[in-house]
Amino acid sequence: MSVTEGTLSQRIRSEVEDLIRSGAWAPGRKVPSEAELMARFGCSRMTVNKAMSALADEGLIVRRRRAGSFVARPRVHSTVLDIPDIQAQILTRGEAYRFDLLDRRRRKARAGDADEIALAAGGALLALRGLHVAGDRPFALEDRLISLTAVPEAAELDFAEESPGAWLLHHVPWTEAENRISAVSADAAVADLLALDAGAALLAVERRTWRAGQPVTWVRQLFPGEAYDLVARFGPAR
Amino acid sequence: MSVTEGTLSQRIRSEVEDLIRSGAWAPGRKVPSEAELMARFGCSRMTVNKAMSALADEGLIVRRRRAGSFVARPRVHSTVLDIPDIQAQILTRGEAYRFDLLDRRRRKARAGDADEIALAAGGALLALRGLHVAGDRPFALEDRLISLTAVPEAAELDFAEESPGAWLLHHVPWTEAENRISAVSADAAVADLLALDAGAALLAVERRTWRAGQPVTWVRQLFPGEAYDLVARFGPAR
DNA sequence: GGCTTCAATATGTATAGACATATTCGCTCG
DNA sequence: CGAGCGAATATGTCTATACATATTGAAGCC
Repeated sequence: MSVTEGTLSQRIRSEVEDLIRSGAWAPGRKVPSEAELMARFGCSRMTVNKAMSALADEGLIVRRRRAGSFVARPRVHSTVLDIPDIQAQILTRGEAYRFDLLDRRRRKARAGDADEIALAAGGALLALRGLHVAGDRPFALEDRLISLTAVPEAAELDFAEESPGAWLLHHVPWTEAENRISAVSADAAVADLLALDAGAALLAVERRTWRAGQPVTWVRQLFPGEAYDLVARFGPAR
Repeated sequence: MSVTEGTLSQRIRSEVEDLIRSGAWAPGRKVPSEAELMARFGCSRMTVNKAMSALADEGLIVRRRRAGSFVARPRVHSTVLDIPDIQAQILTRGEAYRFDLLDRRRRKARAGDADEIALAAGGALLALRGLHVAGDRPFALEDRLISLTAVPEAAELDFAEESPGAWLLHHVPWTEAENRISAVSADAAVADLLALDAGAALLAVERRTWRAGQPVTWVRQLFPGEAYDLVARFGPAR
């Protein structure tokens, strides 16, 4: 993954970071103590401390005195853009949540589509379509592709209980993501599924995610425009 | 602003950070050297260094060997959500940019509106409406309120040359912001201004910003849905 | 058994000193 | 006057050491 270069403390940091982001060190796992790391890298504790403090600031590890350092459990909120877990969001509003799987098929990447080819990485894709339902009103229509190369376990699941988004969030943490947000008009088929009039304004969120550089999933979610706000907050973290 | 508490290096850091965020230290200004700060706070260089390195990591200051540390010029891109400077974005696409001011008035906060009252902070507001134009096509419709308490200089400007957004970006850097993104249908008046059919899907971005806790501006921008994408990327910064 | 107490442990912060490195300033020489 | 060179300066990183502090785990006591 990373090239081992730069200062010593940067090397220590990126070595540990790679192990976490790749999933080799799962959330909750104990990270070697500063004493162990200073032995491993042959340096002083302050150098190790600088690396580990940086990882803690980033939220990748949690440090507890006497207990040690541990790989953090990923926060459900992405740090900035409040979109990841539709289910959790609906539940905190006190509404019942349901995910209706409309379609599920296993297929190869389409020949013309560079994104799909990159996502499949030589293997197969899982293509899903489903509806997030809040109470008894449709909340979002979701089309998703999952790389079975990156996440072979997904092949066994039927996503009747847990939505694919929630499942991925819990099983493939520490992903990088790119979001693309736009507004579109509902065509007849989509309007029907979301119980709207044709032509209604929809918020479209398209997201691609990677894990340690490898594509994991692509998803496009369509929300009724007036029913949903994305909120992003910037500024002093503390 | 901040309460002076916590560790010494945190205190140094937050003291400098406040001076920058409040605007007391303008972009480009020299920050005291480590030697000066260690004299001022009566501590060792490593302690000062830790504070200043953190500010540099955050992007608030730029450090150059031998030259010293300087308050950074704010990056045009917000770290994560790519919306701030419409003008710059249009220009990089090679199109001509123009801002047409449609309306400009100075008024008090409306009695019923808590947001407006907070924004005015006892003083007056500047209410603006304008159109961002790319080439000769309308690109976005903008409604904006500026607090003349927070930014009294704005009272003198007519925003014929520079859009209010660009002006604020250059004169009131280091703001915190909250974005709210949704999709709406164009009503007749808006559709007319944006040269669209009534009912077309629009992307609505509503943003409030603060400077050191004080409200600065509120803005609502409406983009033709199919003409614009917001892109946000998360993940390893490096 | 359940409670308190105490020592071991891992991290948190700070210090003083050392050497490295980039950059700037000023001096000298052509 | 300009180019080149060396000294001064501010930051960058690392070390070894010290003491503080939270927390755990075990020993001891009722």
